[in-house]
Amino acid sequence: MDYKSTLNLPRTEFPMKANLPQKEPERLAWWEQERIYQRIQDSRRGCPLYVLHDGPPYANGHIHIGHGLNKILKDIIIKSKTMAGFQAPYIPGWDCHGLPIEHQVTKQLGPKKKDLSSVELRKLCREYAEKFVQIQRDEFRRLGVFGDWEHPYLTMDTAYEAAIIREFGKFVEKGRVYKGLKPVLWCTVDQTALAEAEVEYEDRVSPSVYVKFPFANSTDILASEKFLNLSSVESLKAVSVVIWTTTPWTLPANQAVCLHPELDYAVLRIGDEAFIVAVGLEEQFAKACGFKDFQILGKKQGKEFEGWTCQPPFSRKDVPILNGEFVTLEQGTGCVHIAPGHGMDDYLLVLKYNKQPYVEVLPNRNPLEIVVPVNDAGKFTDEFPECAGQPVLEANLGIIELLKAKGRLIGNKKVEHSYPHCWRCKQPVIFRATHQWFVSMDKGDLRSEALSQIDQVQWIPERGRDRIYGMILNRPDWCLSRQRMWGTPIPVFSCKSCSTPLADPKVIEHVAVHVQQGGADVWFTRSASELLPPGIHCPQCGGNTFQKEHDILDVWFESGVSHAAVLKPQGEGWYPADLYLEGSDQHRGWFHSSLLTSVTTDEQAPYRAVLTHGFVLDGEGKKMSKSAGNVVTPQEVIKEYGAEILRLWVASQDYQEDLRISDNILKQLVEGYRKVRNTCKFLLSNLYDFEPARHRVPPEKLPELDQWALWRLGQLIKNVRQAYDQFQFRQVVHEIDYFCTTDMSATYLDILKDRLYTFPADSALRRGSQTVLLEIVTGLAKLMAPILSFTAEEIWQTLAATHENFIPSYSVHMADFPDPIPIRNEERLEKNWKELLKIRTLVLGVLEKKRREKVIGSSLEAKVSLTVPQIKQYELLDFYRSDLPTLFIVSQVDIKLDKNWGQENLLSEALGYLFSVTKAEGTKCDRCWNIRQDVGSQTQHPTLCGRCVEALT
RNA sequence: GGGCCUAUAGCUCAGAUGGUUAGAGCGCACGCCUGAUAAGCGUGAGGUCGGUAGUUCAACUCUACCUAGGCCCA
Repeated sequence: MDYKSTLNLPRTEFPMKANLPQKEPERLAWWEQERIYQRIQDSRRGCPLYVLHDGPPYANGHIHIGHGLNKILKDIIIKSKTMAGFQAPYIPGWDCHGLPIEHQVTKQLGPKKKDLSSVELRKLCREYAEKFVQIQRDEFRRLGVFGDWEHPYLTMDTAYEAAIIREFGKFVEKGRVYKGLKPVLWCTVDQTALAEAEVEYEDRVSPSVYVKFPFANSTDILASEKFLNLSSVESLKAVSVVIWTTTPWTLPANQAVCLHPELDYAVLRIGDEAFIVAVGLEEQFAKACGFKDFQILGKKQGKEFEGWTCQPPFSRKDVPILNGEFVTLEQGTGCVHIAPGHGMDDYLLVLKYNKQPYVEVLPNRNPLEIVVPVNDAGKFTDEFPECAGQPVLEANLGIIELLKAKGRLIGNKKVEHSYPHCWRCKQPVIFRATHQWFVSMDKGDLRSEALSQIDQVQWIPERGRDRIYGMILNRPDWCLSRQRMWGTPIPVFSCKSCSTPLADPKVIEHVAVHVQQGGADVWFTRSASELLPPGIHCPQCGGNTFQKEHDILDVWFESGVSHAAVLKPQGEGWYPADLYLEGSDQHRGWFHSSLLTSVTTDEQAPYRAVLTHGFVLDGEGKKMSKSAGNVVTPQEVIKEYGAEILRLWVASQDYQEDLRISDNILKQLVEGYRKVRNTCKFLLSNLYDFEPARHRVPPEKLPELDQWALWRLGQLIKNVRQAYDQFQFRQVVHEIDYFCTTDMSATYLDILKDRLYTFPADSALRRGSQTVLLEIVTGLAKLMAPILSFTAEEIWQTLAATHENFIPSYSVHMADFPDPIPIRNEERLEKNWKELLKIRTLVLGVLEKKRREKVIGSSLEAKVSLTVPQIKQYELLDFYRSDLPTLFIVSQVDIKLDKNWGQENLLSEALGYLFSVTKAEGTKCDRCWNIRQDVGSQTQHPTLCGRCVEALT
């Protein structure tokens, strides 16, 4: 007879194969249709608020794996905080303005751009941004990320733009905004500033000149011990520093000469003159200038020259010698001509020397000027009358002639080098300082206030604190101006008659009201007088006609005020946020700009904690790039494995460092996922006939094995909840993985099979175990839900279909995390079962040995005989005597106490147990497969054991 | 070039304040089972802890340098 049909074999609709790429969209559709995010928020009203403020990604292009990492981490936190009892809303946002979009749009337009008004261009940019907001929104949702996707914040929303204007007004009110000069890349043909991304480097032939800057002091003084310490100077007419440059046209703007502080400089005598050139470049210099011979009079370190003065070729004012680390020995003389109006290094160096303590070095402590004798068209102005009206690049030749005439030129030859060109008109660009708006870091103590607020924030990991601290400490003033169209205008005017800027908080608020109604476009469509409040006069000259500022604000300012534009309007408790979570590059980006704006308006950081993640690298730890062909996209991962696996990947890695992803890594994760899934499937499949209301067994009435399982579940709950609380998601994954594989699959569930399958369906033991199985599967589903959101929901809905009354919450994501069930005599249970399971492991080892010897196949064919020398060991085993065959999954267990056995065998036998395995005595029961001596004792079932016969009747 | 950071089995990770044979899960090999079945169970093999030098009675753990890699800046 076939007894299989009499068994309670597992049954479930829950498939072994997850088929994630196909099934996930269905689950997403259900969540959306049921408005799960909104339901969660509604159900959590009144709970303590937990605000994770979303840093806006740039609305350009499809999402990449780094976006996926960021959003999944946020989602895990939102979901786990929710299940831990908080109301944790999530409002996603996008950064919509800025150069990359404007650049893309302009590129697509081609020559048509010239016919377009700024408002029309802005409209195209807006459409472009909108398109990618939609695309990215769908891609983020596909990852299973919950949030208010219908109401995201966009930095191009009119309300947001008005908030930007108002926050700028607060900077003005605090006196932290000023107008200054800063060099930018400038296209003289298009007459516009360019970003680094908008220039193309191409080879170009430029003149290169060696120019002497004679020291201001007389040769006698220079030769003295205090200066160059030269022994013979009689016939020396002059001593000069020699600079080398490929842009002679910048010499009229010269303000200083820069030497490297650590490099050595040689004093070369050539004829009746001496020249200062870096050691190592003497030969090259002599050759380039046609000197056959030179004599080294002495050497001196660069830092010793600091503060000396020399004479520039085109000014009567002496200029100082400064020190800068950026000087190299690659070319030239190691002495660099400094024109802060025409070079970035030059500019930063001058800013540095204009402040304490360096300003002490400057002649009469006079700050250096940023001089720009060049207009928008790239032509010299009257400030340099010798070449006024000439385009600077063409004026190079004239300048060289002038140098020659002044006796300053010592060498001149053409060089081919890589030079920036405009991406649009392909003409060479120049560096030129223009007027821009800045936030001062030091007027009004912004820097020191920001630094002190850094220590009020929890930085995770802690090194983030040092990183941002160093950046705030050392950063120059914040340049807010961008010479662009696509952004929020700087809401400032200037007097038409005297050019005095009008930066007035009241005026700015007036503009903000306009922007609130019509968006930032109003700045471009309405005239200055329309935008200004009535009755405004220039405070300088009393004039009443003004013009609008042309620049727009740096986009970092826009996203940096999101706490004001997004959090504060939400109401009480939203500001400051509990958490900002972005890549570690944002220490310079969003964390940085948000801190400065928040400190300005509220004297505090906008976040209580900042958590950072690393960057995604390939399987070898290399940066991903198209050219290397090692790019992994979220779209591919979803198509191949499902978003669930990507989520698991995020959770399983140490995201605070850089993360690796590869097909191999993903495949390994799939294995881990299968194990968890199968364990859950097994749990579910043994609950098909279990009705909690009727069959449930209270914990204290459960056998110890089941209590042990509950106790392990309790440990899991405790550890996992703590891990979520500390954002240690990989620990969650490892805890769940270990629990499923070791505690459940290899131990508890393996042991339980006999009981579940062969015992009468309604037997207390079976119902007791089912009680525990249900507890475990619901617990697991909840604990994994923040990470394995799809699978947890699948488990939940499977249970809801069969155990409706037991599953109160509509979605697993609406549930609370479970609490551990208290276990009586926990310590005793833990101690005894730890020992029993240790013995079990040893037994399994011995069984394997016998299996290799072909004594047994299945473990049920075995009888295990255990001999122990100590009475304590014996008592333990004796107490659990009836449980042992079940525990070891063997047919018979024999235990013996042998006090004489021991000493000599103790070393060879593990832990003082002596095992022997023989074939079990009796016949294999056809139904339960145990080997029993009572098989056949009942005539109506000649192939069954007594227990099975009983089960059938 | 500067600041910060990383490097433990094929993979992902554990390894307080330096101290017995460096652990886990997966993968792999071998075996068992065929009533979780493109599943389940067991056993086993894998690491000179990136390299070198040092401090120490003792270093994966401390120091220096080097190599490879990452972020930010120049």
